[in-house]
Parts: sequence; structure tokens; C-alpha cells
Amino acid sequence: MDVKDLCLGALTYGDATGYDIKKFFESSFSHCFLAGYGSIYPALAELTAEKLVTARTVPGQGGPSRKIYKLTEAGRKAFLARLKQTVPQHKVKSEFLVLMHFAELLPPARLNAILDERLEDIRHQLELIQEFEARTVAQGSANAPGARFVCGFGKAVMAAASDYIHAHRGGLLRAGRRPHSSNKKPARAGVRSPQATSRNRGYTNA
Amino acid sequence: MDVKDLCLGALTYGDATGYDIKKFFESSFSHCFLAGYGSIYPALAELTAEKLVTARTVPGQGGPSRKIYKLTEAGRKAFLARLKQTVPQHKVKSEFLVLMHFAELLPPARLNAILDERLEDIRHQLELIQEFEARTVAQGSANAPGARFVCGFGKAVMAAASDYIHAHRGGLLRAGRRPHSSNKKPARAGVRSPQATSRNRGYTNA
DNA sequence: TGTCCCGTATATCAGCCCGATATAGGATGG
DNA sequence: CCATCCTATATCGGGCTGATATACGGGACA
Repeated sequence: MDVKDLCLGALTYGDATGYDIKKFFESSFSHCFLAGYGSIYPALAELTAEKLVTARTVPGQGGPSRKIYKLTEAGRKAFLARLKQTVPQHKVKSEFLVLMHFAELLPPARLNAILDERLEDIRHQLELIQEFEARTVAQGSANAPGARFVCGFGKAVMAAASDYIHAHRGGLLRAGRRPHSSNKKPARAGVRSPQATSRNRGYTNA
Repeated sequence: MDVKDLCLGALTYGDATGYDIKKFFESSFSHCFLAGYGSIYPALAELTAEKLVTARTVPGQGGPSRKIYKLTEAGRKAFLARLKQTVPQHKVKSEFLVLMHFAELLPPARLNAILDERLEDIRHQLELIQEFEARTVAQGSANAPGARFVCGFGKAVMAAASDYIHAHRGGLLRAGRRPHSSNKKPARAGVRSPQATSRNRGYTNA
């Protein structure tokens, strides 16, 4: 499941340019999958070479020329095959949470700013999802159960995140103290958090 | 905020090898940030070259030799500086949700298997968080507010995801129908979901 | 006893992705 | 009239992922 597959998926909704496809990702998947031009254009070039899509160039009528891509029958089959084969991953990469882990090392003002920023971003993502939902209803293409499931999932998860931040930001702020456990070392420190093993015990942090 | 910074952060808890650092990431950040050896070892090499950490090699006493890294004063300062400068991102990359978006194109059995897999993964992540919490309490290094915040965040978000899946998987399954909107095209199809603009209108999907 | 697998530990590499950047014309708006 | 934004394509360096190689000790099991 790479950007090539995502492009095939986008093209199942109709012909589109690379630019269109990026807009589609932003409107449908902004909370769970994003791809930049640096991924999309090479992907479309490869798909064309593999005959999974065809491209027709339309000279620019007021603007740069456009390449409109169309899914071939082979492309549609390849997409369905990938949907059946892929082992779907779900990964979160959050510098935000890493920063929060080290909250004790940050000035409270900065901490506050970061939390506000995160809340604002969540609010924005929720807005995007609601716009998408409104649009699908307007287009009569509502009751696509997959799309509705994904929207609901995003809303549920982000509402939980927002609620959690509101409920616990006080506890974070009220604890502005020195690096880690001040001076006196805790019982057994060191990075090694999982239980120490035989040849592992007590090596570091001697 | 790259893997180099994460390594500095891990080393604020005490000296460690590259292997230890990976274990630390897995135990503390498995639900929000992971890095493989392919990122960690080069990062440690660069940090050594920049004098932000020092390395001492311990010949293997029953096993391969180990390189134990230690944060320098410059390294500690650099880490604090990065914490203050970074604009923290929070990104989700979910092939799972993309697949769910195209749920109509999947056989129900496969759909069920994927949902079960996702639930199992969530369960496992929650378990890891609880182990981490138990360990910090046992080590007396509990009441580190940052770490507690991150654990709570992970639990809240994943509980919401799990609840959502349980509540809505029925709706997904009960809708096994043909690709997208069967035969008759919807009012205006095509990838272009955001409102069409002047030079954009009606180009594709003619 | 031999063997097989697992855990510890380091390291590299191809391939993919991200973010920034360049280019360029039309529309919009102060 | 000029600045800024939107449409649209494309490339590139740097960073990360996942797989792979190497090596030794210990425990399980027959």
C-alpha cells in the first residue's frame, strides 16, 4: 500500500490530474494519509509505464498544460488485488507526544502554546471532515459506508484527543519542576526500562 | 525533531547502547513514535561526530561487543534547545483507514479479518502502555507528569478507536454492494471533491 | 550431545517518502 | 498596477523504513 496504490484508488472515482489527486487526498484523508507532489508525480509516471493508467495531455487553456490520468482495466484489477493483499498498517508519528513526554524540561508558556496549537489543529481536521461529509451528501454519493466509517473514526478519535488535552493540561502545567527526578537518583535509572536480563543487568549508568 | 533528537532524549535517562535505545522507544513510545536500527545507529554516529554524545566500547562479555553512549553537556544543551525550537507535528498514516474507505470493494470476510486485526493491535498497544506505567511506579519514578500525560493520551485515543470499531463494524458489513454508485453516475463524479473553480469545472470525467 | 531458535548487539543498503524549491500563467483584489 | 493566491507540473536532497547480514550465548528439546 504505497502512493501508487493510493493514486489508483483516487482514480476509481474518475479521471484526474496529479494536482486533483493531491486535493482529493487532502479532502478525504487529511487525518489519516497524506502524500505530496514529490510522491504523486513519480507514482503516476510509474503507473503509466506499467499501463495501469493512461495519460492524455491537454494544452493549457489559460494556465499550464494538464495531464489527465485515467484508470485502465488492468489498473482497476491491480487496485482490487492490492486491496485484498495488503496487510494494513496504522502508524502514528507524533513529535507532539514526544515533547509532552519531556514536558518537565519545557517552560510552561511554551507548553501552553504547544497544547493550544495541537487543539487548533484538531479543530481544523474536524472541520475538514465535516466539509467532506457535507459535500458527499450534496453530491448524492452519501451512504458510501466506507467513507462514512472513516469520517466517523476520525471524528471519534480526535474528539477523544481534544477532550483528553482539555481534561489534563492543568496537571501538566502544575508540575513545573527540575529535570527528571531532581538530584537524588531513582532506585534504578537508565534507559533500560524493560526488565533487566542476565547479561544486561546494571551495565549502564554505573 | 528527528531520530537524533530522540536519541538525545533517551540518553537523558542514562547511558545506553543503540539496542537499549530502541528498546526504550518500544516501551515508551510504541504508540506514537518508532525508530529502527537503520535510523538509530547512523544517528548515534552523527551525534558522536558532533560531540553531543561520547561512546565507549565494552568488549563483549558473552556476546558481541557493545558501544555505550553517554550524553555530553553540549548534548544536553542541544536537546533542550531542540525541545524549545521544534514545531511539533502529529501525523497519522493509516493504510487501515484507506482500506476502510474502499470497504465496498472488499469481501466481507476480509473486512472482518482486518477489523479484528486492528482491534488486536489496539489491545496490544494498550497492554504495552500499562506495562510501562506499572514499571515506572515500581521504579519510584512515577509522578513524572509528562510520561503520565502521554500514557493517558494513548489510552484515551485507542479506547475511542476500539469503541468506534465495535460500534460501527456492523454498519460496514451490512452494506456489501457494488463498486461505488453502481451504474448510474452520480450528479457530478470525479476525484475533484472540493468545489470546482472556474477553469476547473467539468474538465475531467467528461 | 547436538541442533535449533531466541535474545543481545552492531551495521548497512535499496527503495520510498517528505519538504522545499523552481517555473509559469491567470485570476483576484487593494 | 503590483502583490498574492490558485492551478499545475516537476525535481532533488536528505531522512526514514524494512530487510538483511553477522555473531555469540543460552535454553529447549529429542
